[in-house]
Amino acid sequence: MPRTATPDSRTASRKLEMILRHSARVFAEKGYEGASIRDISRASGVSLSGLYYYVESKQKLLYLIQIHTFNTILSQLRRSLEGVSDPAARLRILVHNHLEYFLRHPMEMKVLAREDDVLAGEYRREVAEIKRRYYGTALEIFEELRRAGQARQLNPRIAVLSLFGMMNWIHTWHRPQVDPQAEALSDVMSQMFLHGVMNGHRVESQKASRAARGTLKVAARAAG
Amino acid sequence: MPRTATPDSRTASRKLEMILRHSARVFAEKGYEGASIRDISRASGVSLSGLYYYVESKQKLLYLIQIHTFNTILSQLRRSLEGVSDPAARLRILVHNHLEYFLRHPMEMKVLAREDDVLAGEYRREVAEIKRRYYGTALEIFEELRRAGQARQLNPRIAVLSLFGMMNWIHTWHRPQVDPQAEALSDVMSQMFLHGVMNGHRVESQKASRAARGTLKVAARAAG
DNA sequence: TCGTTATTCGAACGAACGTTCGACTCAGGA
DNA sequence: TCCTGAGTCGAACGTTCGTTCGAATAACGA
Repeated sequence: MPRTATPDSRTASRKLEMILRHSARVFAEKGYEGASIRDISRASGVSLSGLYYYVESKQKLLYLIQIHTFNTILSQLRRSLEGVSDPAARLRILVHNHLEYFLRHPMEMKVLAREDDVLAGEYRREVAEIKRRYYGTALEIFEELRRAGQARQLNPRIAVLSLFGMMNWIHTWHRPQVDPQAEALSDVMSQMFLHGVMNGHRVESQKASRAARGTLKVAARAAG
Repeated sequence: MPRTATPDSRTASRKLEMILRHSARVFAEKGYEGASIRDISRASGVSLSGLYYYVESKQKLLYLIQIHTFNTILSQLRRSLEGVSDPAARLRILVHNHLEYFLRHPMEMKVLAREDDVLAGEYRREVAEIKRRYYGTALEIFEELRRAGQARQLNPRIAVLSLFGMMNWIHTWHRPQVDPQAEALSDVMSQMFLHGVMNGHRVESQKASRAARGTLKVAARAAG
């Protein structure tokens, strides 16, 4: 029995982490299917067969990246939510937590957002389960907002998934040198979600605008 | 010189359209890289080599799907916007047009949203160009909102890209049998974008909530 | 020093990939 | 009747894929 707690297991898991980092980058750049194990071998400096000493398959590589990312983001969120009870503040914490992690680990998040339905079997089930827990946390916060009488009677599922849409779409456009960082970005998105982009002026009602659309269609049909 | 305008070209382009439909479905299900020409051959009922009579490469298949989808959605939008001047109404039309097309052609839209950076060279440039025009139209509408004194001083780029995020993320969660259709969905999203989810109550300010977050982090550090 | 275990890799496996080629069918004009 | 050109396809091309295997090396307690 070794005195120190397996000195090798530390360096071994360090190397695994290194492999996962490079894998995430390659998956982000070329997509899961578009990336080959040979690409990952080249990027990480580990030989083709050497990779299989640490990870048993390409699927498991993706699984490990996804599970680790979700676990980290979810446990960080729970820690940040402790002791905060105001629903709006909790919502802002969720957005900030998500975007902060997003911009700090853009490769992992891109892989999370893009390779959603690649995994199969048990891997797929496990990732789906933790994702469901994350979604559930957001849903609870929205319901708290509602219970506090602050949210409109919107379909909660749509509201929450739209918020995730705003946040996750970032990977398609955010350029670190040009666009705001996590702090400013989460302020804007929280504000958009809570208050919208209007500044309080009254605007034409939905019904009137839909009527206009209908009229237009009739006119178009008549003209065509 | 044939009397009728090339009677065969009609049936030939019909078959090409059929191939594109099946290709979009296969690409949506397995991803561009994950889908093989053999998958498309099987799905469309056209032999492997027969496909190359109509389309010269797999990349061109993706290019044709993307260009056609963008062209259709953009020209429909311009037609729907004609004669409407109220900025909020124009915004709602954009959202409605996008979601209506989205839910009517979910496969094509999924391919558009997912396979964003697969194309290369001239194909890539052409798709990027028309996408930029579509984005520009949305940006103009937002600026009109602002000029009309109705929009907050938000970063327009972030506001508009967040809106696209809300809309495009739909392909990851929408189930036609369970979730609202385009009409209700675009009402909710337009409303969320314009007014947010709050119903007018005042809530804790951003600054206060950020201070709370900071305090929490200090407390966590002290405890850990 | 030896034996054992952890680590690494070159070489190869069979399968699947995108694409090409030549041959075939068949309808329509000369 | 023959010829042409559009349409179709089976078979094969060379390449790359994920994965395996056995040998080589390094590390270290006995």
